[in-house]
Amino acid sequence: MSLERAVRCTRQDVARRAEVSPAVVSYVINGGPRPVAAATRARVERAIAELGYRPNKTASALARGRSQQVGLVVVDTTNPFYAELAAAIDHELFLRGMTLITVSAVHRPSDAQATALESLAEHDVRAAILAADPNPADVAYARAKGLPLVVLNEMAPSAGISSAIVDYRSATIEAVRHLAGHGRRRIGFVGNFVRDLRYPAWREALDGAGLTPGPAVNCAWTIDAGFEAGRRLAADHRGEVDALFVASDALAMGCIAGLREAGLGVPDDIAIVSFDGTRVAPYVGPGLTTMAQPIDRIAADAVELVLDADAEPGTPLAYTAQMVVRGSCGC
Amino acid sequence: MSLERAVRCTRQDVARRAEVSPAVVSYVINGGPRPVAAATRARVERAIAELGYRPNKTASALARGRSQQVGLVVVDTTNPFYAELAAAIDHELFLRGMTLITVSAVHRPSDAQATALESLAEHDVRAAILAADPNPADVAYARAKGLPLVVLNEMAPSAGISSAIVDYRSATIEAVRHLAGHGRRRIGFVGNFVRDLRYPAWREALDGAGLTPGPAVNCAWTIDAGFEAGRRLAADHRGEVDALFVASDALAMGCIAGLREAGLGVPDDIAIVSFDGTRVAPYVGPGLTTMAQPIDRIAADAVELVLDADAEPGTPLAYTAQMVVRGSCGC
DNA sequence: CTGAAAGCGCTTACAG
DNA sequence: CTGAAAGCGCTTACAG
Repeated sequence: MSLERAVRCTRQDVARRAEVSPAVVSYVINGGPRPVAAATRARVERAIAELGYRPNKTASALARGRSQQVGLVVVDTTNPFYAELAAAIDHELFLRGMTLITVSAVHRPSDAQATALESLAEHDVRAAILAADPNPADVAYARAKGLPLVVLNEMAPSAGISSAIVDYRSATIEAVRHLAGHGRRRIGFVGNFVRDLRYPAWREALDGAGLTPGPAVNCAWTIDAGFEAGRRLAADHRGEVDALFVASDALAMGCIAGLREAGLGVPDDIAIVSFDGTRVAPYVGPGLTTMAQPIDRIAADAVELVLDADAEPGTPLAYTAQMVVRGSCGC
Repeated sequence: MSLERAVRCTRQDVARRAEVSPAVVSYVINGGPRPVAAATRARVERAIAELGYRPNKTASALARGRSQQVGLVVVDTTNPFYAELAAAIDHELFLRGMTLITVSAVHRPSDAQATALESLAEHDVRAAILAADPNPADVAYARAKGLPLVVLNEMAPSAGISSAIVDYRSATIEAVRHLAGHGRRRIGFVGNFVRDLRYPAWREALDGAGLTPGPAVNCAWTIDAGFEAGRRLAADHRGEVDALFVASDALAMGCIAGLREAGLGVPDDIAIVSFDGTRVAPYVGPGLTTMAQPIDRIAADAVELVLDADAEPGTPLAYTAQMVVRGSCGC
């Protein structure tokens, strides 16, 4: 448990044992930039194995000017969607020998001096993925520093920034139509009104179906907020709503509990289609019918995009959500 | 988006602007190890502010021999308990100006060459927290390298390793007694039989209450496994079980869904007390009655312990779980 | 194909 | 109180 500098096995040790220069050890490890004779390489590899040598990433990062780490900025790792997204990104990076360093956007606002990206930049991250409302300062910072950045599931803040996003509009329309197809006529909305295409899309779908909008609740993205929304709907709009489009699985989880507390059942009294397709969805209420995001594909593409040196930020990558039908919609 | 070495503002730039040597800049930033005259300090601070200078953590880590990062090894960040624990640890570290780097224990086994801790050590992490079954190789490695390590909620693998753990035994006994107090007589178990004190404690509590053990299902720690357990209990033991002690909130979430699919209601047919006290517990089924772990305190203590240079691994820190009563127990 | 050497941006004894 | 200099463990042009 001592904090003295640990005795570590360095490249020097390997070099000595293999009777080569330290440079050659690097050449072998990195497969370049200079060629190495097969016999020499074998000696080096043996020395590495015998010593259990593992190159120090800090030193490597300093020499290279960038690390093997990719930064991820998330709003709330506790939300199942973000937890699964982060896990998927972590796995993609792992496959490439890189590691993920996650910073929560939550306790950042209080830290006036450091935006999330700046704090990642201090670590020489090679790239950053933003799964949170893009702070303009962050975006400007990334551009100024030449830090590859991709924004996930948020409106692309400005030209010149890569982004990947699910087609919220068409997914929402499909969800609302599905509820209407079940004969529901008072279809409400639970989610966030601000800068989220799902809210206008919900209205658009109702217009298209010739239905008057049911009650809508504007709320934060937490389970607790969903619960409050459910309770409020039951209290203020009982009888005026027979279905809900709920903008996330987490919200739906809270909402169903809030409705139930008020004596309203899902799907009988109120049918629900939610959004995300997380792994908890099958176990929420009667099973959530949900518009599933292709989380693994988004993660893979984001990693690929952000690691590709030549990627020029172009049109946002677009994904289609897939409806997964379970009990909550009344099917 | 270019990958050229970004032009960055270094300590040199600050030194030039403040007309001091680079060393003095370090003295100011680190508050030592040499004193700096007030006037000089002021000049340096102004230069730092004007340039927006932020010290490079990679270089600092290399020079110091350790970084400002603490590593966390977790089984499954997707499990709400671990997600909340990781978030709490992250927050504690943030308060100390440090960052968290999480590695998943899940995709490690396939990587024969690198245990989770070794991969963290490559990053010069200052310390590591293990919220996963401690791999003996990892533990030996930490000891050999002098890497401060604390193991959370697992049996302390051996002397010389710090650990913090909830008192599983007494919490389980309290949970089982609570169910018995509701008149339940066939109290089953869902969880893991191996190396988990909750399983023997469940039996012990039943013995103490003069009850025959109900059916027990040995399963993994996932929601899916909980679902399967619920389904199996309903299929194989219907009528032989009127209550369950379920070893985690996530398991309970799956289990309740599995029981419901088979037509069994909670708490009427089967009362449940689970474990963890996560933020989803209020919204699972009729609300989970759960033995809540003091997640924030565990996180704070773990961080403190692992960062304290003088901490000698002693008796494991012990915590008491607190029963939070909701609907699932039939109260 | 191999190696001596400069450099990445810091920390910190050591000498003034 | 301040600074010149060595060193952390790597990468990589450059010269052989």
